[in-house]
Amino acid sequence: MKLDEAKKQFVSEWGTFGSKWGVNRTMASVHALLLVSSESLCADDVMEQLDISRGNANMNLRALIDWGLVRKTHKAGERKEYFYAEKDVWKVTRQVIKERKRRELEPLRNMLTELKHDVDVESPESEEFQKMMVELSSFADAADVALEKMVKSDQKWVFNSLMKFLKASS
Amino acid sequence: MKLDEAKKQFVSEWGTFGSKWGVNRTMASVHALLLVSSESLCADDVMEQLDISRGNANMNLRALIDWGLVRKTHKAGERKEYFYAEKDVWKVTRQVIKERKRRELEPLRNMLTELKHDVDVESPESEEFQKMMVELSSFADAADVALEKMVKSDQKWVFNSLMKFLKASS
DNA sequence: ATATTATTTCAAAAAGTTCTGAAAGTTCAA
DNA sequence: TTGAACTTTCAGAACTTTTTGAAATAATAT
Repeated sequence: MKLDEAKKQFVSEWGTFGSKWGVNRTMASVHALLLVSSESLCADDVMEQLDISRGNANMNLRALIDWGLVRKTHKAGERKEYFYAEKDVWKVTRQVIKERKRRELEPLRNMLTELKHDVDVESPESEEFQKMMVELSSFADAADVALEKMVKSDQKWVFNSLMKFLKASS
Repeated sequence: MKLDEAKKQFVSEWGTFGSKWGVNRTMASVHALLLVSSESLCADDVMEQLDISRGNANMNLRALIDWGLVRKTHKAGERKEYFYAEKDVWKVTRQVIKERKRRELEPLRNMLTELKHDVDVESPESEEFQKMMVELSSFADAADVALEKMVKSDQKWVFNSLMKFLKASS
């Protein structure tokens, strides 16, 4: 398979994958394109290679910068902005965890905490509801601390811990 | 806060949360509703409580059954089908992991494996691309084994491992 | 200052997804 | 069988999200 063909397939499938995880398909494609481009690309490159409009390219590049996955760069003697994606897969993963945690897990935890405290416990029904909130809440908390530790750790250490986890007998 | 009010809030926010993770908002709401209903509900209950059509209720209840999160039940002397959600949060989590792994992670791994083998390595550019595929691939593989182990373990054991992970100095 | 080039914005259009409700299908008791 | 009770289907409608592209804004060179 030719390189260009392979890149195209990767970009397209990464887009599909993203869309199943609540990420705009185009944003995921732009990210994939930058991931497999050793050189930085400018807006026109992205527009051309993905066949999307200027507005769309601009919007999704900015979203990627917002997510901390892409940086603007400049080339000497050129006025255009270029875009470069972090290539280290572990760093990318950590960044995604960090952002989703902040944007989604934390609001969820706040909601659960509120609900578990605010409901009047005055009937078996209420108690059951509260119990569910407490369970979900401790679950979300556990996920939170685990993810926080991952975000702060380096790849080797996490892989090592994973190995121990796998070898340990359950 | 009254119980009904709290339930409504939970159902609505769980729906929002779901939609950020690529789950149909209504499906997440139906799941939430069943999670906080100690009794099984029938299609009409769901339609009424969420104010949705019969078709929509039917479709999302079936999807939940498909995901292994909800079971059909019957009440003695009644012809109607009732629906009951698994309440054990750990079991629910495992089921979701299991299904997403099967539906999404495995296709992704296949794609990466193909791409890393099929591309002609004949230039520095191709080598770089292949390197990225290899990295993503081993990453996906690591996630796969870790999740597989989780799916097969019980809550206590996973929480215990998590504790060790958190206490270990990085 | 002005022209030139690059970037951002945003209203309207397109595309994609979800929902409705009536009709068709199924099940089962009589 | 028949028909009442319930479930499923699906075409079109409603809604949501994404995309476009032209205009506004910004940045830089001359």
